[in-house]
Amino acid sequence: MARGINKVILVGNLGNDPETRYTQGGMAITRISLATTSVRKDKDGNQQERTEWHRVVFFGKLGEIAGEYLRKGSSVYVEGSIRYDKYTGQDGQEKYSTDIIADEMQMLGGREGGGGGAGGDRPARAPRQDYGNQGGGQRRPAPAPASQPAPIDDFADDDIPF
Amino acid sequence: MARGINKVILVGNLGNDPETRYTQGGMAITRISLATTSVRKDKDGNQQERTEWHRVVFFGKLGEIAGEYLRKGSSVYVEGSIRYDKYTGQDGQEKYSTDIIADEMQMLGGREGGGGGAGGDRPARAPRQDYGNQGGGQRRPAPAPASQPAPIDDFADDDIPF
Amino acid sequence: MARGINKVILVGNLGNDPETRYTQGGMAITRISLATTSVRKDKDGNQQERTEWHRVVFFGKLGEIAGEYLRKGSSVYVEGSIRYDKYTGQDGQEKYSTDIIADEMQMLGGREGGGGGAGGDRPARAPRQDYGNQGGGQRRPAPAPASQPAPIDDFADDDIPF
Amino acid sequence: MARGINKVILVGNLGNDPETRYTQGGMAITRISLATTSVRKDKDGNQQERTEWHRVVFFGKLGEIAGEYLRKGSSVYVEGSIRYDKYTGQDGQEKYSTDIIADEMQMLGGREGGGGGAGGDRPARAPRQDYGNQGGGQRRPAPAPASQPAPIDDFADDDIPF
DNA sequence: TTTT
DNA sequence: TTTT
Repeated sequence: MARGINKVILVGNLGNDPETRYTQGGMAITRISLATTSVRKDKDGNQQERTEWHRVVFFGKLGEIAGEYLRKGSSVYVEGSIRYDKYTGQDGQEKYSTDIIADEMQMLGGREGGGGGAGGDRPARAPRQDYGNQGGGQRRPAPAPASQPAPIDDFADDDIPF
Repeated sequence: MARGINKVILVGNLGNDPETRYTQGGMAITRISLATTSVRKDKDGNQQERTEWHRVVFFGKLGEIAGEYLRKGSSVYVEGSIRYDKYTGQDGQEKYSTDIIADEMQMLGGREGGGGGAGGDRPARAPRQDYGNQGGGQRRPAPAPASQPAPIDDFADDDIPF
Repeated sequence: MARGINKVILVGNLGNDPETRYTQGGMAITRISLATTSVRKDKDGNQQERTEWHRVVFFGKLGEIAGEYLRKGSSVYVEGSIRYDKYTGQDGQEKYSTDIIADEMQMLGGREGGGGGAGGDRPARAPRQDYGNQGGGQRRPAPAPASQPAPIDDFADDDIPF
Repeated sequence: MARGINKVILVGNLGNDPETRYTQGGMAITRISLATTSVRKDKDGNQQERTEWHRVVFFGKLGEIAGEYLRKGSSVYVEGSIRYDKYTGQDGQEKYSTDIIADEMQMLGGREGGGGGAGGDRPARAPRQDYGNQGGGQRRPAPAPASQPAPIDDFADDDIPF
């Protein structure tokens, strides 16, 4: 049973174009690097800036949309959860990584694609180039990486008895 | 297309048992009244409490779960969005209501049901009694809110020009 | 003692210019009307849009900043809490209102002021007209937006190529 | 200027008692390990659980409160931001760490201290044992576990004893 | 690496 | 009333 809440809300800008891969099953996995910058006063009263670079991962349909519409510089709202991983590097050392697993995304504009018709090496809405080894198109829609059910299906379906 | 984010996160306690209704289509709709209490210092430096009573609505499967497991006094985490409605009351007057439409819920323990097996007039896990799919539409007024404002420093310091 | 969490996160656009008032003590109180639009499919499978108009209130220094930099059409991130009020209208009727009391705000760009030098009845960076007794403050505005939806899909379905 | 939003909301349980240190300036720094568990169905339709262990850090007054009132097993709501750090380990290797910097905290009850006066190896409200090099008595006993805003005042003020 |  |  789910115990606890693990929720992240980010608004930031992409440091690079997204990278999309596909699983053998055809599911898109898109990664972005998202910057958020905060300020605080240090002990001398000077404004200090600090930027965090979040590794955000989008799966499935969200991964396709993220890969297709986000670009370096894009401003985006992301909601998701934190996932910590531990793995053994090629040097035999234990490594740790932290990812934000997105389950909601909304573009906010900003640098919006870096090439609205002019100069872009890739049209903003072109299907994403993909590097994957996917066998085909069986991208079936399915459950979510994290989170809870969300009804509201037949919301307006009848009269509502209140 | 979705434009914007409308997100609410509440942790609070139920003021009463949930009320569950069903649409003619059989969808559960459960309502609870959820209290959150905040404190701030007033201008005289005294601690001032203020309780907000949120009307939270759960639809579908979440409505069934909420109706089944929540009870007066239960502590619960709710995530959802705000919905404002306007309707004409039986007195012909225009009325406004605000509801929190839940899309995630998690019980947190606490008063947990008001009767751990003993003495409750209804076992904590019994299927909820339901009032059926009747057509009546009488919107009740929300539970009475308390008093006192919320935010920044000298808020209550003078008259408020609105 | 504080009991519970009452948190709201909004990203939306202003339907009108902000309105700023000042208390006799000189505290700014700024109100905005903020739209968030969501979509869902109705039972016939059609996309249904619904816009909520949030009344957001900023106090103190945040009220000054909001009043100075936000304009009709501005895109903004707001974090705060919900406050329900009950009052007696001039018609003697009991009325209810719901406000979002902001405690954090960040401009996201967008229509950014409705008058970039051209045609605005008030320059975007002019100190706000104020009805109260005190002066303004100098602060700079911020960045720009659009939008996109956000579904969800499969997860661990196969090997993950990262 | 701040650009972006970096917000984390956690509800979980402590895996161990908190650890509190003090800077030379006397600022409390408390660390906890907080578990959140989520479930999802894997591709075979089985319920899969996964627990994330968050390293949460509280500074200043919040650090004192957290150190004083939280215990192994405590259930707690935490709001804060993600901070990624990179450092060189004693083995000369570059290491990465991720912390949640808390700026709001609220106890939720649950295991609440593991010993209401009886049997605990340390009374729940005893002043925390501290390992630090702080100068003395400015550790005032904090008020009740209220949700409070964030200090982070003299955040960088000295060496940080972790 | 973004952004302002 | 905003926005796309």
